[in-house]
Amino acid sequence: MNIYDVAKLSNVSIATVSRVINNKPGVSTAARDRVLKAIEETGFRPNQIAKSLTNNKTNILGIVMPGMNNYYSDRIDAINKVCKQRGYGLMITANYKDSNSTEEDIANFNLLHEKRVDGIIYFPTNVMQEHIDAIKRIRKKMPVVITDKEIRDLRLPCVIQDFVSPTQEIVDYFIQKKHKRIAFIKGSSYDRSNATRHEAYKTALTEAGLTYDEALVAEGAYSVDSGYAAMMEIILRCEVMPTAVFAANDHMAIGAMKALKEKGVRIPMEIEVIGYDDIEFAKYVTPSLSTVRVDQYVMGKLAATMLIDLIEGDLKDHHEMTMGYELIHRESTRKVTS
Amino acid sequence: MNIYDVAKLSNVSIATVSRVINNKPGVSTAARDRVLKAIEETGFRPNQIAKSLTNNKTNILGIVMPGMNNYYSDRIDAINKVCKQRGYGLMITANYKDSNSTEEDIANFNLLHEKRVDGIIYFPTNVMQEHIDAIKRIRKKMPVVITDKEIRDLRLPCVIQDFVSPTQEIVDYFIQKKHKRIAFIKGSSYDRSNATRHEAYKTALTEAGLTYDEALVAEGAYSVDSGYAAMMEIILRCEVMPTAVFAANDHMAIGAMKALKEKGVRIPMEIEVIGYDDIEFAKYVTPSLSTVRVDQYVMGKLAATMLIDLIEGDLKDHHEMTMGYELIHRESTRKVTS
DNA sequence: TTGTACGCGTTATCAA
DNA sequence: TTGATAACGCGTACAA
Repeated sequence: MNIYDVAKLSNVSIATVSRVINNKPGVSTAARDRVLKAIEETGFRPNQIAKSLTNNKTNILGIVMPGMNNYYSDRIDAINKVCKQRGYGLMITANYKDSNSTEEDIANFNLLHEKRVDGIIYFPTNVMQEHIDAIKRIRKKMPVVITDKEIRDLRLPCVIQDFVSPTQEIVDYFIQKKHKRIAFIKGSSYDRSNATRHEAYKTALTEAGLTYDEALVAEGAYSVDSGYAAMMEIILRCEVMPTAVFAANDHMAIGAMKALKEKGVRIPMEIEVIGYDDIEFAKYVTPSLSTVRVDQYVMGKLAATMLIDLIEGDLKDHHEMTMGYELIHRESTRKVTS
Repeated sequence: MNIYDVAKLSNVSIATVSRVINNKPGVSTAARDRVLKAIEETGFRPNQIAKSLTNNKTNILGIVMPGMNNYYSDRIDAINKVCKQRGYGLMITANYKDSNSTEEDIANFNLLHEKRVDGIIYFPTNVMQEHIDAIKRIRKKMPVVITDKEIRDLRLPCVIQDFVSPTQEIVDYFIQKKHKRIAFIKGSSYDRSNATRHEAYKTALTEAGLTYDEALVAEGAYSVDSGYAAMMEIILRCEVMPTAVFAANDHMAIGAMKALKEKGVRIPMEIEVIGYDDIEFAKYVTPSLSTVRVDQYVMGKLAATMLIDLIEGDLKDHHEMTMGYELIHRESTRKVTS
């Protein structure tokens, strides 16, 4: 069923059918009615593939991400909604063997290029030179917007998170509460945002006159269990227990709290705990978890909007946005409200 | 940059370039090398839009779902992975105003039809006559696979959940533990799977000689807060407290536990609680939550595999699969291990 | 107001 | 082993 069939059925030419489909003027009411009737009867739907070929526009946005999981679902939801509102479809690509495989990421960029999407949103984790080369190639063809963190040497339009300020604010908060031994459970080392937070943690300590102690730092893998293990590691390693912990995500913070509970350490009386992300369950665990909230929905919305604006030429210049954040105090800290 | 440019650069015809791109025989080594070199140098990527137009195949799967959230992320992840492995792209469509809007669902079906995806996976919630009509129309063009629950009158290939057996098993478990007052927190009434579970609950009670008491049933909206409210409703309504609760999802079960804790009711000593879904945090709440696990990842994998098999003609007949389930006992029940 | 014919970038058929 | 050409379904000048 194509435009020719509809034309035949309604005794007009394909040009007229095209005009009706696209609501263009210059069609008599009689002809328009006949065409609409034929479309209705046959269930004809214009072939966007053919349309894309002539227009050189697909009205599809692409996403390159490491893998679909709870952390990203709000962001995807937002992107999806913006797409729908503005008449775009959404193609998602994620890795299937190793969420951190450079090779698969490149294949995903290539796939989206071949599908001739109008633009790409990239969620980077561990950025290698190959990524940079691929993006340099593809951005000649279409706009690429990046989220979370920028890539140096590559001035991409982006919606990034500020990983330094929240870390600073947390450490400063702990210091102001007279804590001397502040532990840090960091995330996987291949993810640059962890190096950033690690640095910020060091700097904040040093600036406050405290010495950085490696015994107070352990690496987890973002899971509850790895947070539990990291906390245990720190506990066993230290002769003097830490009195504050900052974990790079809520999962690990929750795992750490479990370890602390098992060791009989009371939260927040003997140790204060702060996580990161404000996942849904942060407020339902016991004690409820203090954490840093960066609105993933807003980030997705901004990124998608920026990309579509870029595509449609509404946005000429280079744009960088930095997401705000909120330090949320719940029961795992004992904030003194002044 | 298209096949003509590459042909010109390598002094061959477009037919030869096409043969090289598609690894077809009948090309001299010399010609092949020249073409590959030109492709390398120019960064040429074949235009899949044009390819789709001639082949009448896009190699894209479509998903129609109410909205992206944590509940669906594992399923999407699995579908995505199967797509990648088998050389398909994935287009996701979800609603943007109201996750339960029939109108938006129909628009999504139409969008995917226009994009000429090769097949669709549909996650139904509240199925209306309009959905049925739309599916009837679209399945003439491409295979449609449905998940979660079947639609009567529409023998679609599907990967469904068995909502009756787990409900029965749970009620039977409670009855075997001599519970007389078994509460049920059901989900939103527009979702048919709740009616199914409600019926199964009634039946199981009746068959065991217990009378169905409406005071023990409340409706929530799948959120923790709504579960809390529903539990409170039941508590306030009942002169004799229930001694067992079954909630239609883990969020509501966790909310219910919070309400019970506040009222000083001890879990599981004074009341046993069972949820549904086995969300990530079921095992981390206190007490850890007993629940029913239906593997969303497997469901996604099966649905995607079924759809691609259907598309590629590997699967001729009508297929229905029913997902298995597992009743997981944790601390919110006191199972007697025999 | 209507229709014809070309172009979009591929694949496939057929001839050379 | 090659290449010329029709077809895929649409939009759009341009002509009528």
